[in-house]
Amino acid sequence: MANPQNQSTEESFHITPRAEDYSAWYLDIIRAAGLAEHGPAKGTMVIKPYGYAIWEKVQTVLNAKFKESNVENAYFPMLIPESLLKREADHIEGFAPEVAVVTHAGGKDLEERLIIRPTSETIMYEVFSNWIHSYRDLPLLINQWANVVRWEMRPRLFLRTTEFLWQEGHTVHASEALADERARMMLEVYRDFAETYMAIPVIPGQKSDSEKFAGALRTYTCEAMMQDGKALQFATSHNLGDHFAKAFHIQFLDENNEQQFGWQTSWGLSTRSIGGLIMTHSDDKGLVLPPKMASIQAVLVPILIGKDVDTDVLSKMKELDAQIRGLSISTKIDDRALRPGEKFYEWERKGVPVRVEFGPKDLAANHAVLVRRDTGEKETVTLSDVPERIGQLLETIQKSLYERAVQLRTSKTKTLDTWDEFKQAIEEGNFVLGHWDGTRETEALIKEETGATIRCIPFDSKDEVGMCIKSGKPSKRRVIFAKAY
RNA sequence: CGGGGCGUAGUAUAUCGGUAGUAUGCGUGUUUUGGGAACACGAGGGCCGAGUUCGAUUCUCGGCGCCCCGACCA
Repeated sequence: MANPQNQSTEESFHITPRAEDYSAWYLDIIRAAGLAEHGPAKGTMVIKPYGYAIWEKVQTVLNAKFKESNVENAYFPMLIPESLLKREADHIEGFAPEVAVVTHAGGKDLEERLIIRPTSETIMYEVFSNWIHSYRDLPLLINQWANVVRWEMRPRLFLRTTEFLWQEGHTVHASEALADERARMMLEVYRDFAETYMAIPVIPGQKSDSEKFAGALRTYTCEAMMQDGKALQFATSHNLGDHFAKAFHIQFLDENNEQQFGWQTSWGLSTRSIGGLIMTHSDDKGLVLPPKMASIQAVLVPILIGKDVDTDVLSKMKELDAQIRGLSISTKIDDRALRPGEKFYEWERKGVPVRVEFGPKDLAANHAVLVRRDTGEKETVTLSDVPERIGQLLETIQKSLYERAVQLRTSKTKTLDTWDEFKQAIEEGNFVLGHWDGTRETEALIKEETGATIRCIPFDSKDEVGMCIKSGKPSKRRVIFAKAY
């Protein structure tokens, strides 16, 4: 029998139950599925092949969406001269505490220190200023896939590591209205990606001033709820106004031959989204992947008995596999010399949406057994119907995971008007729709007393006269409060 | 950076001031295989430094490292 205390290897069978210790549960899922582990340097993360396959899916989907909206990929250097980072006052103030600096290289101290990018606004905009001369050069729409380094105190795999992977898009426009339109457009790309592909429902909205990006005019965000009721910022899109354009002299001649500053946006989605994926769908048996994010959508497990019939089972299974692949479903045949039960548990830990079991009995009866990862439901299906049925199941699972997440969020979202109820609801892990007087001071006070922050001012929040849940002052609409990752 | 905890095999743990044991994982072989197989054999261990002691993995001190809770954060 397995030792239930052996929790730390991919081979381990024991996952801490969610309800018992959410944080330990989350890390167990990552280890058990073989997604990632800590690197040798403190706070770093090694993304293992199975985890990286999820990131590759993210890249594929987002690249297609970027292309649709005329965004091109490029790459800028990782090392930023310190002077560049200091150009925009709010920006440096926001990032100074968490940047890593190269002071020594080539055997001597550097004349100018180099910052390892915490984000690329400064270095990209320095270059953009040379690229842009005329309104005809606009809009400039650039994305890069990169690693960035932010020296965070408390690392957690995927959610917060000193180095992480992301895409960061940066655009320049001829007017503030056009920039704002682009920032909103890219937020919509993220919303659709979250909900359609990752099956994570999100609330799009605007950040309060104290939560917005360092140097931004406005920050838009997609906020998701995890199974413990805490919020995760899934992706953000910033309207940078002309703050950086002024600092980096991004100017162009307009139709009237007059110099104008550019209006900019930046927007990003990081490997943190994979943390969100894990926390949204997984259960006490392991990872649960939505079919659209699964690198293996169906795993075929042959039941082998060490006799001649094995050859027939395997060859029939290969036939079946080819038919399934014919429907653009990604598969894997697991014909390792392990007992079937061990394989079943392993693919459950890895979150593969559908499992196909096929052995001598099925061969004789001309059927196969299909098992759903999300519900555990088994069904026996005639061989010729299997590929199509898997396709249906994948669609059903994708939809069902999303709906389940929406239901959880609905049940853990409270519309409240009294401070006592508010405190209790936050403590119990809920989103609270409450009135806010719009001041930084009240926001800080609420955070101090409850740990909750304003996650966003939802775009669909209706105008509604009310009183601030904390200060009692007038408020025009409700905002979302929650504790956050 | 504040508060707490812990350093024994890949992992998880036990014992003991005097050959460091167990489980699991790993390797080889045989028998197995429809929900975590069994047996046999094998490889593998005390974070670093100083002190106390005849003798330290154990006791003391220092260092280093890790984990948890806060603040920070995509």
